[in-house]
Amino acid sequence: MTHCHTLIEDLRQKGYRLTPQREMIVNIIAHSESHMSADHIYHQVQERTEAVNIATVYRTLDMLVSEGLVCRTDLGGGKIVYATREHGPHMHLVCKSCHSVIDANHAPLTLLGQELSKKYKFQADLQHISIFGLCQKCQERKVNR
Amino acid sequence: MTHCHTLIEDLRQKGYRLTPQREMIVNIIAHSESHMSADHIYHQVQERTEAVNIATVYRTLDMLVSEGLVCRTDLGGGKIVYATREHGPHMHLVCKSCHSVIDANHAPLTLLGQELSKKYKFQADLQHISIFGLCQKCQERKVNR
DNA sequence: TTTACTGCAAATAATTTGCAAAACT
DNA sequence: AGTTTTGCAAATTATTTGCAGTAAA
Repeated sequence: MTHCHTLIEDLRQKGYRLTPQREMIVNIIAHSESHMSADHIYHQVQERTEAVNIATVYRTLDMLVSEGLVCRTDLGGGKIVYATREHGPHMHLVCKSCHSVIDANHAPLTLLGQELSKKYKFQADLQHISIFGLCQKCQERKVNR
Repeated sequence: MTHCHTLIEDLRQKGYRLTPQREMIVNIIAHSESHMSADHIYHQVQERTEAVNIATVYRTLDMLVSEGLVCRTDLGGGKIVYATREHGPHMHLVCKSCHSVIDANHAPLTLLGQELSKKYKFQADLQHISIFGLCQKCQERKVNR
């Protein structure tokens, strides 16, 4: 059974109705290599049929997130992206100058998670964290000015 | 010389004009214990005089941030807060359930910064990072349901 | 048949912008 | 005086909501 089928089955078992809109939205997120914005997903849906409203995309994403099937990541500056839980944990290194995003290995964060839990009793959500800064290109660009 | 005077002097030396609006805004940020939102700053200004526009607050904050005198932190969900550089580096542990914020020691991040720099040539801005998760109270609340 | 779900259009909220008037230096 | 800076009101952007009609189950 492929990934999106599992997701759709999950929805069914939670008592949600399977509509074409939901099927398409889940499909698009599940088959995407990268994280996607609501708008991006909306445009992908539109390529299949124009008879889908952006409000439905937002409502479906909210539902998927609150059911824990999809995770929402805030890349800063109001940029919100979505991905299924199948996307392994990683950090998003977001360049605050050119807005490029590097997906980095999350291994260095496991220790941090333990520390935050121990010291502050805070259960940190480090699976898809965004870290802001400057990418290599933009560092060089800055030096040359 | 107090902290806000230094900031104002910095602005002068950078060629900016000193207006009452800017003086009040800098003053309010510099004397605040905590990080403040644009709206929060706007309301504080209004307590002194109503003849200041919210657009001016936004423009001044943008200017202060781009001059590197004030730092902007995205607490997620569109919540942006500002603080002067005098606020020492720390992490914001933001509870995604009750939206409370814990200011945590940033020491565990120095190693992370070094790694990101070495592996990805990414200059991470870890001075005021936001980390999302669940605070102790909300973890307990979840268990009890 | 029932009621969850959707499309539509209008509402919201936070921030930005154009422009003429005001005010630092 | 000359240019920055401001106030105002309208524009923008991303998201949400009310409601009546549609369609899964």
